[in-house]
Amino acid sequence: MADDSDRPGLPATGWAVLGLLSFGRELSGYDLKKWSDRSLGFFYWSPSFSQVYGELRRLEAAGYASSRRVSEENRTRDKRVYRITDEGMAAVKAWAREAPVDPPVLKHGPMLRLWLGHLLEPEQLRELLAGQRDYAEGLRERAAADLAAAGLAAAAGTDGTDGTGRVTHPVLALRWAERYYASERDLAAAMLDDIARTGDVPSGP
Amino acid sequence: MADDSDRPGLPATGWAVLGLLSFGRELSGYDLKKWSDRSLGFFYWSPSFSQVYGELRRLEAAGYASSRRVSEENRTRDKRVYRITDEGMAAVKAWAREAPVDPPVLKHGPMLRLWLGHLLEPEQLRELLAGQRDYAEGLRERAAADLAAAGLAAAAGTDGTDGTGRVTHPVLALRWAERYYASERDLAAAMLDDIARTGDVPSGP
DNA sequence: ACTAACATGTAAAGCGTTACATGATTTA
DNA sequence: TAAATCATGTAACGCTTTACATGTTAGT
Repeated sequence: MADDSDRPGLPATGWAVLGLLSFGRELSGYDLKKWSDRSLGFFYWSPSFSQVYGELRRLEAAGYASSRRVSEENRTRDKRVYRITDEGMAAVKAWAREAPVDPPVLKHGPMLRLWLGHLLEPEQLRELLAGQRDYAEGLRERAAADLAAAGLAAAAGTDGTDGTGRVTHPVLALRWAERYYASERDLAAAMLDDIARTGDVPSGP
Repeated sequence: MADDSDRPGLPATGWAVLGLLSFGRELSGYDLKKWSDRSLGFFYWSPSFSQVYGELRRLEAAGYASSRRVSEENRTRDKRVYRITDEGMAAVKAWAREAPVDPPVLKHGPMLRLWLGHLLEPEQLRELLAGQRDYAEGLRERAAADLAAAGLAAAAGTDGTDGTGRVTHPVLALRWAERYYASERDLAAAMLDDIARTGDVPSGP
């Protein structure tokens, strides 16, 4: 078994980008960012474009990815596409198996406002919760649509499964996301009920 | 109505610390950090000690808080305690009412690993999800315990309500937290069921 | 022809953590 | 009296975003 103690470490974002590449596709920074928004974005924050480009440069420097310039037909300008290397594959596999899993981190803006509800008018509180409920439902629908698309692709043998009818991990993650955002929606609705039923919460601390 | 456009802005953490002070208590940085861990920590990440101290200095410079050194009895060394100013109260109130609510941000380490499940052994996946389930249940229990404590305090007229039997916003937030972590626990359990029922998910991408 | 979106970056600023330093106080 | 915890910071580092720059392609 190869020693991996001398492999350069990466920030969490670096592993996430390398993880995107670990599915084997050759992609540009721009495409990686867009894919990240639609996949990682459901349960992990999605890095900015500039950070994706930066991480890709770092991955290449570390030998975890290789890049080449491609000139597509009927396009004058080149784009740079990245592919994971064997070394990168070994590194991300070692990371996934051995690095400690950091616990979920939540920065819930709407809940911060609710916690400071004594600074708001009751009506603003209701708007806040209704907004959060609708926001969560919107994300749930997006996850559900992606899940349905993966199901159709599976039936067509195109994507989303490995061709044996079994489901891939990204599809499992989409399932989780649909349930998670359904729960977020219900939690907001429950709080709306709470403040409606118990009457107004006192406005002073 | 006073113009507030010339009030200095703050990072989200600054508003969170000022929000803690907006409940009116005079507190030290150390106590604020501990309180933050037990309240904001459930739905917002809790800043480090050094950042709390830094934010307090900034709040004082902005005129949003004032501090004084207190020498407690049977202690030789002083501690510095902070209290919100009228200007700080006006600022945090204006922020809570007018600043856009930033959407929840999630960095879910366990889900990132699950999404990269093709890099793991099935047994590791199960351990991961079982760990996440237990972690969520632990937080749920803490929220439930704090909620029960607030209920007892309410019965004794000590804390958690405004003395009229109505519930305060921090207590509402605790209720939300208990439900949230119950849901997190159930979501992890559901994923465990999913991978058990559908058989092993393919290990290749 | 113009505008919006695509695509790829660089540079600066600041947020936030980690590690470290220091000394007091409590507990074993 | 030794260790652990309380308490308050400072300094360095690096992650991450924002703003900017630049050119391309597609739609109207």
